[in-house]
Amino acid sequence: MPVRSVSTDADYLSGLNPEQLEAVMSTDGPLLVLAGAGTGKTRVLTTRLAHILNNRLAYPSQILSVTFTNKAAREMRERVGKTMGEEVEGLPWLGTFHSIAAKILRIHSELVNLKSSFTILDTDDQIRLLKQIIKAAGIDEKRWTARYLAALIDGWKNKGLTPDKLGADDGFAFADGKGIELYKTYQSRLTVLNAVDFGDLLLHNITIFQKHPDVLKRYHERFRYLLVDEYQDTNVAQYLWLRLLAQGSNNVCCVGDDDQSIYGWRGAEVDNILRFEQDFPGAKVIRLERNYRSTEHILGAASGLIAANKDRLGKTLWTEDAGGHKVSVTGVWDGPAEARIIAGEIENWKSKGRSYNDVAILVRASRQMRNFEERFIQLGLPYRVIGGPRFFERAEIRDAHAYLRVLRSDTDDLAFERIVNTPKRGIGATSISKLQQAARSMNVSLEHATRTIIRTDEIRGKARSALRAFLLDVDRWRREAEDTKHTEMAERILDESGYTQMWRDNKDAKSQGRLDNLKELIIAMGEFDTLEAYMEHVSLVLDVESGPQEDEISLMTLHSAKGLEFPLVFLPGWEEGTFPSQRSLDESGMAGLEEERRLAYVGITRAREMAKIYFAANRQVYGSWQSSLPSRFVDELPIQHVDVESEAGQYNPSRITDRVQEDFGRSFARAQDSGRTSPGWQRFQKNKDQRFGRAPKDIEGHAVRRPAKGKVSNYNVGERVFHTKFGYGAVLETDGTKLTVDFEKAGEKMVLDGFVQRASEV
DNA sequence: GACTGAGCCGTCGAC
DNA sequence: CGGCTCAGTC
Repeated sequence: MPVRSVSTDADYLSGLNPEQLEAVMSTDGPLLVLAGAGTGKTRVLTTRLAHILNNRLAYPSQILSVTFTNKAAREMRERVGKTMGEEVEGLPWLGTFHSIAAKILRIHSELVNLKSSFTILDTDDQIRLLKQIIKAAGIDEKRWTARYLAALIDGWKNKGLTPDKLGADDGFAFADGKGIELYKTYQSRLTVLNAVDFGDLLLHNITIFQKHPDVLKRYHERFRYLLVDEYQDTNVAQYLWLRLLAQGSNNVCCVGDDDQSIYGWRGAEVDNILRFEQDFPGAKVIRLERNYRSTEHILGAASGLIAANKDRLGKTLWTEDAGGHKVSVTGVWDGPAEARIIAGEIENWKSKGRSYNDVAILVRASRQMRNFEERFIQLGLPYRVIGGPRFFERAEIRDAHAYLRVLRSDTDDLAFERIVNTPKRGIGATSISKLQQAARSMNVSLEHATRTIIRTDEIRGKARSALRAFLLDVDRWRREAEDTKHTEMAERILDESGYTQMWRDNKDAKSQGRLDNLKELIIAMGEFDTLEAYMEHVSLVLDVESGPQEDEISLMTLHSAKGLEFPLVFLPGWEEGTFPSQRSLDESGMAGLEEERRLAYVGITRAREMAKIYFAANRQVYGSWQSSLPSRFVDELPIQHVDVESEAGQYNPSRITDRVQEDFGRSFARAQDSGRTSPGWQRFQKNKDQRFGRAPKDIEGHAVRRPAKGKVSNYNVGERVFHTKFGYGAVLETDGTKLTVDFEKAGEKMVLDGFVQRASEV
């Protein structure tokens, strides 16, 4: 291998701080880089890669670098290219855990009885398959749902457990002991379908490595350096996979932050990072603690909060950016008031010449977004929602893919079943279950069984002729596909199958969007030369680029905010039950609470200049109003970094809002001892029983709307009012705090009473 | 086989 | 509240 005259003064190394430099230069042996929020983690990772390449310590093909998301992999690829001056010839083993595992599995698939063309099933396929298995086993599908079994199986796979490794007890988690049997059945169905689920990608790799040392040896020889990003998010299977591969060179570098581990619910084990030094003997640990992102107050508030966690390695972030704004905490009356106040803050920010792109609102649960969206639409503020259902998970895209899968393979039962009656062709559940029964007894695929069965009288009438016509279409498409471009073929199939027509006929507001998505799909396909190439990537690698950058407020969950930063960050909904989420606490107890706290830490540390926290005294949960208490996390913020703002007067003159703030202020002043004894915590303990039950019912069983304040408008029908955006108008109707107003210029609009004034008082 | 309404239940969501 | 599933009806 190459010469080892390692340069320490190359351009790309300049500007690194001592710890970063050490992390880049420590190429030999196991290394854990504990990179706090905003400490230049990505820079270290990419510089380290560039350093290894630049000094010819390894060829690009000898470096394994794994990330969790495609986005992270893409960014790393780009940034290494930039650091190296664009001359890096691809890094073939840079990718997500899953895409690299898939690549390895395609090479050795025969060792686990798969063909290298295996299909990767997503969660939806997985659940549909499990539903069939549960039904076939004669288990009550309502008591034992496919969803629950899928979660169990995923959990086992995340822990690296194949069915034979499970203890007898494990099976009792499902249908009185049938869990393991069902898991086995599921795995053998997958083999028959020549398919794997996401968990299998890693698990099959592990099996192959463990049973075939010769194969593992090949990878040991290949990978001289291993790099892992976001190590705190790895699950046991990923850890095992990594450890097997690292046994070769032992040059494994993991970068992560135990304080930002927020994916426990999908199998991440913080323990992996906490245990690194034991797992990789002789490991070096480097802490990156100098923060380049946030001001002193933001860091102070975040650090103070996270200090309440026990299970952590411990870091002390510092910055040279002294002073700045304190983190603000504001009590508001309810969700709509929170949205109103935050929207006002944003307008104010914008009016000072700053941009909407600088602003993010980070919520715990996506349902909290609604108040904000309503308010933004009302005010005409531009915003984008980040996250949410992803392009390739949408029903119309999955349907289109199912057509393509059928085109490609006559044994893809799940795809066949999905589209055989979509759009409706008159083939109902009865016919489909007949086909399944036939397929099982003949031991052939659904499509084959269908071809046989339509020649019998098992299925008659409309269903039979529809099936026959459908198969003729499929045959024709397959013939045409041989000499037709794949994008054109896709368009033709969607058209001739009646699929696009189905959405055109649909009057739902979303159907136009679905048609647009189908057009985007064709464009995405066009980026690949063949259907095969496209399908290969579709389940793992493809994600849609966000559209052109406009000046918009970002609205997202705390989870999707990890890794991002914004000058101004709003953190609404800091209330017990909402955040920390009651469900996390119920399901995972203290570990759940600590993960919630890390989520809070992630939230605050997204802010560069200002972080603004809000809690509401009343919140509508599943339709009924509940009163709520400030989150214990509010009490845990160190007071010297916090401002309790008294903004009420500026917005919606409400004595109650003032009172909420006073009350909060008092609690806050006394709250600097441990979280468990703080007034907020105690009030919560005292009241939680009544708070988390369902809304009380009156005698007739109607939910009692607990009017938190007399939520009745102060305005009367006919009264003349003024609105800052819409001008003057007359009240047509009142509904609680909502007013329907006929504005003289803007026409009829629904507005909140807090946003209008009496015309006589203007 | 397809449509309609009652009942249920609810985080976060990469690959 | 609202989206989804399932049972009952045409």
